[in-house]
Amino acid sequence: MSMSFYTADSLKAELHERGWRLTPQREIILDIFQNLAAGRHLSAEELCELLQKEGHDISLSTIYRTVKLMARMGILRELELAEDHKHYEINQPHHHHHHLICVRCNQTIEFKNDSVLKIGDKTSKKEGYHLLDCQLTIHAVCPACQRSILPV
Amino acid sequence: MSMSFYTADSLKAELHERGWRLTPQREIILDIFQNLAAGRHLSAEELCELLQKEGHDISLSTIYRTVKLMARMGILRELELAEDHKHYEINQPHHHHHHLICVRCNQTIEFKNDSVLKIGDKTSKKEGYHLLDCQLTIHAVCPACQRSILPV
DNA sequence: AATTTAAAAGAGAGTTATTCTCAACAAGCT
DNA sequence: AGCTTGTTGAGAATAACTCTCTTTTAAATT
Repeated sequence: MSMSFYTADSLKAELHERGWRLTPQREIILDIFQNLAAGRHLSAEELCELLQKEGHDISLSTIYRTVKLMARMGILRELELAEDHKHYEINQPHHHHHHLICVRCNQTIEFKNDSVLKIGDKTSKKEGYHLLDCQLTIHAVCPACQRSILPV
Repeated sequence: MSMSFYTADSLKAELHERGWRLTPQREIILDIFQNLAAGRHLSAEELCELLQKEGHDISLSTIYRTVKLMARMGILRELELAEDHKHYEINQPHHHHHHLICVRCNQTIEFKNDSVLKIGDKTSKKEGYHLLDCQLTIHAVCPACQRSILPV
C-alpha cells in the first residue's frame, strides 16, 4: 500500500533512488497538496492560480510535469471527474474516498467504502502489481436531473 | 440497474421518451457495439474506422455525439484508460468488469468483482441517484516495470 | 569550495481529442 | 404530403496537454 505522508525528505529520498532531483518547485507543489483541505482536488490550472496567489511563479509546463510525476509515484491521485480535464489530490489511505457523478449536471458526491481498497489490494497483489491508487467511479443521474424534463 | 440489451426498438422508445429520434446512424452504432466481442472497447477513431470498413460513412462529429449520448443513457460505458482518449464499450451487467492499469507502460488487465456493482448500487440508491455505470480503476505498477531500471 | 554533468525549468510552439457552428437533411407527428 | 424540429456533416474552433530547446541548477565528484 502506498505511503501516507511525504515530507520533503522522503520525497527527496524517493526521487534520488531513481536518479532524479528534488527541486524547489516540486517541494512547493507537494506542500500545496498536503495543506489542502481533505478531499479537495485541483486541476493544473487551479494549482497554477493557487501557486501564484501564494507568490510562487511556477510555469504551467512544470506543473503538468510535476503532477504527472507525482501521480506515477503514488503521491497524488489523478481523478477523471466529469469535466474535460484532470484533477489531482493527495493520496492518503485514511481519507480514501470515491466519486458519484451525475452525468447530466456533473454534480459530484464523495463517498467512502472500506471494501474498495481491499479489492484493489487483493487484485493488484494477485496480478503481481504494485498498487498506487484505486478509485470507484459511479456514473448516475442525480435526483434533480431525474425530475427535470429538460433533455440535458 | 441499467438494462442489458437494447434493440433498435427499445432504443427508439427511450429516445422518444425524451423527444429525440432514432436515426440510421444511431442504430448502426448500437449494432456495432452489441456485436463486439465481450470486453472489447473502441475509441471514437477506432469506431469510425470500423464503420468505414463495414461500408458506413458516419461523420466523426456524429460518432462523438452518439457515443456521448449513449453513455449518458447508460447504454455505453465511457472508459478512461491510460491513453489520452476515451474508450467506449457496451454496458452489460453480466460482463461487468474493471481495469487494472500500469501507470508506466499502460498495460491493462480486466478483472471481475461482484462486490463492486453492489457497492455502486447501494451508494447510488442511498443518495437517490439513478445508477448508470460503476467502474473500479486501479492504478499500479506491473511486474515488468517494477523490475525495469529505466525511469519510465 | 570549485567543477562537472545531467536533470529540470521556463517559454512558447505544436499536437490532438473533442466540441462548436451552421446550413442541409430527415424522422415522425398531424 | 407537409411541417416542425432534432440530427447530420464538414470544417473551424477550442483547450488540455505535450514537446522542443535553451538556460538554469541540483547534487555528485574532485
